[in-house]
Amino acid sequence: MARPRNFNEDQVLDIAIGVFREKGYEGTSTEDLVSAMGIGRQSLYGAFGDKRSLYLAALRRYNTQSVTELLDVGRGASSPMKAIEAILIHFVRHHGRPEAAACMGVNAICEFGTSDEDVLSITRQSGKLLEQSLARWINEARGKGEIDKTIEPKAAAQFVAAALTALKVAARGGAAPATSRNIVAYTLRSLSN
Amino acid sequence: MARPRNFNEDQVLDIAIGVFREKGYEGTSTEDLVSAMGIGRQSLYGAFGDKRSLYLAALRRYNTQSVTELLDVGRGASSPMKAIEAILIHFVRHHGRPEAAACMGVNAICEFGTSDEDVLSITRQSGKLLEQSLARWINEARGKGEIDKTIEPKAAAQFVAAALTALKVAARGGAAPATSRNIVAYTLRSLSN
DNA sequence: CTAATTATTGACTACTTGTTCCATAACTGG
DNA sequence: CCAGTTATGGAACAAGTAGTCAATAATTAG
Repeated sequence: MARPRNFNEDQVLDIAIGVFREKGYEGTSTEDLVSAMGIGRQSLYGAFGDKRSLYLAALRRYNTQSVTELLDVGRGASSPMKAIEAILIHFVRHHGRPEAAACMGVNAICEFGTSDEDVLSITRQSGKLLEQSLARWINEARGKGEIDKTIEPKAAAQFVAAALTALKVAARGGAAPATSRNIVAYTLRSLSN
Repeated sequence: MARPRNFNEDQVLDIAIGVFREKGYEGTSTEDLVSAMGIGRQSLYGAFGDKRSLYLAALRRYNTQSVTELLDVGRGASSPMKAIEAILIHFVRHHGRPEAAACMGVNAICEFGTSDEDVLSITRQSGKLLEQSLARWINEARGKGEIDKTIEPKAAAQFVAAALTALKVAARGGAAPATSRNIVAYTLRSLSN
C-alpha cells in the first residue's frame, strides 16, 4: 500500500555492475552511478543503502552470475575433461568483448586486497564454488582415465582457477587473442599428460 | 646555485610506490602521499609534477625493479629450466610478505585497463621484457633437452608470465601458501613433459 | 474519497579532492 | 656579502565527493 518502484532493481544493478567493473569502486562516483542507472539519487540510496552497499550487492550479483555462467558452460560438455576445456576456451571465444574486458571479481581483489571483510567473503565464496566444481570435473576425468592418475583434483583445480584469473587480467590489459589461446593451450597441457 | 632538495627523490618515490600499491591510484589522496612521504605538498608538486605523473613515475620504477629482481633470480639458477623454476618458486617463498601482497603492475592493469595510454605503455614494456627473457630460457631449456621439443618458447613464456600474474592476484586475495605452491607445481608440470 | 505509506525529485550540506599562491628559507656563483 | 635561483610550508581555492532533507507524487487498504 505505497508507491511502487519506478525501476527494476536487478536491471539497474546490472548497470551499476558495468560502471564498477570499468572504473572500480574508488573510481566510480555516485554521480556516475545515478546518471548511468537513470534513477534519482534518493532512489539509489533508498533502494541500495549507500555506495558501499550498492557495490557489495553488485559484486555479489556479478560473481554469482559469473560462476553460474561458467559452470553452465562446463555442464554442456560431453565429458569431464571437455568441461574444463570448454570453460577455458569460453574465455578465448569471448576475448575482447566488453563484458570480458574487465572482471569485477578480479578487480575487487586487486583494489581491496584483504582489507575489506565483506568483499573478501563474497570473493571467497564464489572462488570456492568454482574451485570445487573444477575439482569435481577433474576428479571424474581422472576416474575415466581422461587425465593422468598423478593429478590431484584439488590442486589442479586451483591451478585452473588461477589460469582463469590470468586470462581475465590479460584481457583487461588488452592482450592479443593469441596470448589467451596460448595460455589456455599450456594450461590444458599440464593436465593432459 | 639554488636551495637543494631536502629529501631523496628515489627514496620518497619508493614510499609512494608502497602507498599506491596498497590503495590504488584513485584510492590514494595527495594527503596520503605527502604524509607518508614526509614532504610538503609543494615539494611533491615541485619534484614530481602532479598526482598522475607521480603515479606514472612510481609505476615505472616499480615495474623496472620488479622485473630486474625476477630476472636476477633466474640468472642465479644453474640451468635454463632451473631459472624458470626459481622465478616461480620465488613467489611462493615470498608469499605473504607485505611487499608481495600487492603487485602495483597488476593493480595498474586492473584499475586502468586499456584506458590510459601511458599506464599501458609502461605495463607493456616490462611485460615484454619479462616474456622475452622467459622465452629465451625456455628456448635454451629445449635446446638442452630439459623440456620437450613440442614446447613453443614464446607461447610457453606467455603462459609462465600468466602464472606469475595469477600468483600475484592469489597473494593479494590472501590465498594460502599451499595454493601458490599448487599453482607453481602445475605450471611447471605443463613444461616438464 | 481519505489516510497512510513509500518513491521521486532536486536542492542542499559538510567535507574531501587535486592543485596553486605567496611569503620565506636555503643555497651558490660572482 | 649580494643577487639570483630553487625549495619549503602553510594557507587558500574551486571543483567534486558521499550523503541528507523536505516537499511532492503515486499507490492501496479501508
